[in-house]
Order: sequence, then structure tokens, then C-alpha cells
Amino acid sequence: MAPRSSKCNKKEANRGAWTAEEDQKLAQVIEIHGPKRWRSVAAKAGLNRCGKSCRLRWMNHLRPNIKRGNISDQEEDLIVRLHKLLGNRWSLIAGRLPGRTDNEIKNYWNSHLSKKIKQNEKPVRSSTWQEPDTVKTKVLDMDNVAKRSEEGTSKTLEDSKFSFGGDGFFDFSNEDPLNLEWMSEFLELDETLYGFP
DNA sequence: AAGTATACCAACCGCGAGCGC
DNA sequence: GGCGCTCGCGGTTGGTATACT
Repeated sequence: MAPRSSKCNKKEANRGAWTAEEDQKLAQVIEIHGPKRWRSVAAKAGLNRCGKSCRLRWMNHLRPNIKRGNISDQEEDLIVRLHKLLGNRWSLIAGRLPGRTDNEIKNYWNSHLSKKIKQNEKPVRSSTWQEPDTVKTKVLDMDNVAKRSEEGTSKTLEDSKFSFGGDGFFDFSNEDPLNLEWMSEFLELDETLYGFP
């Protein structure tokens, strides 16, 4: 079987760290043609890189509004909660953290939070606790939420009914960790935005 | 100061889904 | 319906920086 086109040609393509010059070329082409058809973007930019490498570079580093630097306590808290809810759905989690990338969150989780959580793992729920059916059902709809969000048909978080703190993130300061209300609101948000029951 | 271990992050890889022909 | 192309995702790897002995 012929090699899949999405695979990078290991012999021909540039590999390893991106140079400032490559970044500049890529950004210029994307400015003109937009962040799509990555293979043709790579070709137009004259980069000896495969399309998916260009996409990754754009998504994780060159995109506007990328937030660099330390992850705040609030962001960390949100990541932990979303991970509890969604598991390793990094892109979905990243979608709830403006300016953060899935790769960054995944790295952060693997290097910081997974250890932290193992250390601090305490039973948060009683042994008799059961996840409400409504929550279970709606979690399944997160795939649709993510898709619509990616398609750009969703509203931004800023448009939502959620209130944000001064730095643009959820304020959990007054929340009871055992309270499922937050999760319900999280799910209700998508119901409101996207109209599925 | 040198060697080693660990942490962190960028990039790569393989797979599956969606789409058009 | 089958096939190829493209894209996006999650897991993994590898390089560099920092901490430790």
C-alpha cells in the first residue's frame, strides 16, 4: 500500500526545530491564504516541511493570541476539572482555556499535574456517590461541541453567559469542590450555545 | 567543576474521521 | 460503496535546561 499522504517524507522534509526564517515564511503565507490546505501552505511558503508540521507550528506557536508563560492557579484548577470530566481530550480542554494549546496543556498535565494528582489523590466522592445520568449523557455530546467550536460556528466564551475573572478565566474562588453545579453549568453552556438538548 | 538525573517543552508519529471524486 | 487526500488528535520521543551529587 502506498504511504499515506499525510505522513511526512522523512528523507526529504526538514525536521527538527523551526528557524525564525521558516516561521516568518509560514506566517506570511497563512496571512494571505489562511490556515488551511496545509500541504499547499508548506509548498507556497517554500518550506521543506510537511503540511502537518506547518499546522503544528502554527497552532502551537504562531497563531495570534497564543498565551505564553506560566499557567495560573485558576487555569490549573480548570484543567484538573476538565480532565476529570473529559479525560485526555486535550483539544477540548484547550478550547476552554483561551490562548492555550492542546500540546501545552498535555505537556503541563504530564509533567506537573499527573504527579501532583497522584500525590494528593484523595477520594473526593463518597463510595456511594453516583454520577447523575444527565451528566453522563451530556458528556457524550462534547464531541459535537468540539466540532462545532472548531468549525467556527460557535460563539466565543466571551459571548457566553459565563462570568470571567479579571484575567479572563473562570473564578472558582467561592466554589465547593464537591458541588456538581459547576459541571452542570459547564454543560448547560454548550446547551445554550449550540442548542442540543 | 564535572557528571548524572530530572524536568520541561517542541516536534514527530500513527491513527481515525470527514470529505470529495 | 470504495478510494485517496487532508486534517486533527493523542501518545510518544528527543533535545535542552536546570538541579542535584
